[in-house]
Amino acid sequence: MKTNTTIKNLPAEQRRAVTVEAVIELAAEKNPASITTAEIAERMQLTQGALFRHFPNKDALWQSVMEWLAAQLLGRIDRVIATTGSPLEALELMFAAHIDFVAKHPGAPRMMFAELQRPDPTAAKAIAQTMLRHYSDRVGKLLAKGMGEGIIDPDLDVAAASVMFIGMVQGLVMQSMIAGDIAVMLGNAKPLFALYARGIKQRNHER
Amino acid sequence: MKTNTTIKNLPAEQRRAVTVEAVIELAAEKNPASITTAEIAERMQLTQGALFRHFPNKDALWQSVMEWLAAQLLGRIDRVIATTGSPLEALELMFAAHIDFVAKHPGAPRMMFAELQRPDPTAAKAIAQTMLRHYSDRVGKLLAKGMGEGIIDPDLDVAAASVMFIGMVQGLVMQSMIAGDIAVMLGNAKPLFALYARGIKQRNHER
DNA sequence: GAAGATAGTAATTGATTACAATCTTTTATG
DNA sequence: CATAAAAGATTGTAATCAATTACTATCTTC
Repeated sequence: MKTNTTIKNLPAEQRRAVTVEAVIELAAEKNPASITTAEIAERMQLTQGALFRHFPNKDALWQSVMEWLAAQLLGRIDRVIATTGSPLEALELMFAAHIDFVAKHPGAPRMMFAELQRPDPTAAKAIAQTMLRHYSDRVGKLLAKGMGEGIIDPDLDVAAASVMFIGMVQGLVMQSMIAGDIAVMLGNAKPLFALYARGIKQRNHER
Repeated sequence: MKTNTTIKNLPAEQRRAVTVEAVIELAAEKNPASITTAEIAERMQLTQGALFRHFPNKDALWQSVMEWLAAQLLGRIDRVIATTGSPLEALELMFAAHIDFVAKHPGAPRMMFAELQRPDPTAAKAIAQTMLRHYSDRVGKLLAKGMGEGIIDPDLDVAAASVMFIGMVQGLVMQSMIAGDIAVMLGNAKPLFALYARGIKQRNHER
């Protein structure tokens, strides 16, 4: 059963949730910075003024969107990491989960990027920053664990490897924007991670 | 001698050049999509209306900006590639040149990203797309050459390695946006490329 | 040094923006 | 079935946007 986004007179909480979804949908199609409240309302089959019954202002709405994104992505990642004890496998599952999430919500990385670009320190920007810090922490911990287990190269620059991990996702996002096709990401994800793994793995010297 | 950006009554060509520079400067500070013609004019010590003496509309200005970016980046890269015969060294120099360019013009990657996000097929967007295609071609050619010479792993997925290359730059850009500091990029560039090189290099079996 | 060309100013346009006030409909509850 | 509260529609406002206007200042050239 799909969440019905066209029904009217939703309870406030549901309406807020539907609004967040609408914003992320729109962010998949255009620059998040130029999404207007009128567009959001139109997408929801609602009048523009009605939005402000559920959010005090646009910034508050944006904050809700970022909170939803952070919770969703980190939640998915943590769930997937917990299924395995192998750090390398965990990284692969984490990457796959991230790509899957981005493929389902192409607006997500664009919202992140757009928020980080804002010069003023808004609440939404702060959420994006801490969210990415948490993300990097997860990657860093897995890498450190792998180094401890002798699976990952002990001389690895963990900071660089974290940047590369996030960069892979960004690279795939860019590629899909050039191609104008989100599906491209899914096809390139596997070989991309294989290349990453090849770069960080401990070399086997007794062969 | 520096180009004076504050003098009035500049010849049209110079004024257009100065305008492009002003836009890229502004793009370093905020989301390019929300740069207004009034802001651009203010930065140039000019009235807003005067801009439209040199550009028929805002789109034309943005097209000029993208053309400048594409010419600058590809020019730098081609110049640097030509200095060496080694594909791996060429890739490293290319990466360094790109990072150096982005560090000097932080607005550049943001403009690119913002343009690619636009839903309508504008001239500026088309320039960004072809520019990135040319960029990928350069990376792909160097990788293929390296594979031919036995330096790079013959089983390498060239497409994935190209995505990763661009992703590295994007990853550094994101990191610098989180930190709010452009200098971070330069410090992480070297170990990042080392990690990349480790992933694509041909393994030495006789050791 | 006049004359034409070029560059810039200041004010204004209609469209669009986030947001607010008021009125109407729908829903929940006893 | 009455009624209050919640949700939405309608209408409006002040600010801001890209773009245009009529006009002025400054160069260039013969």
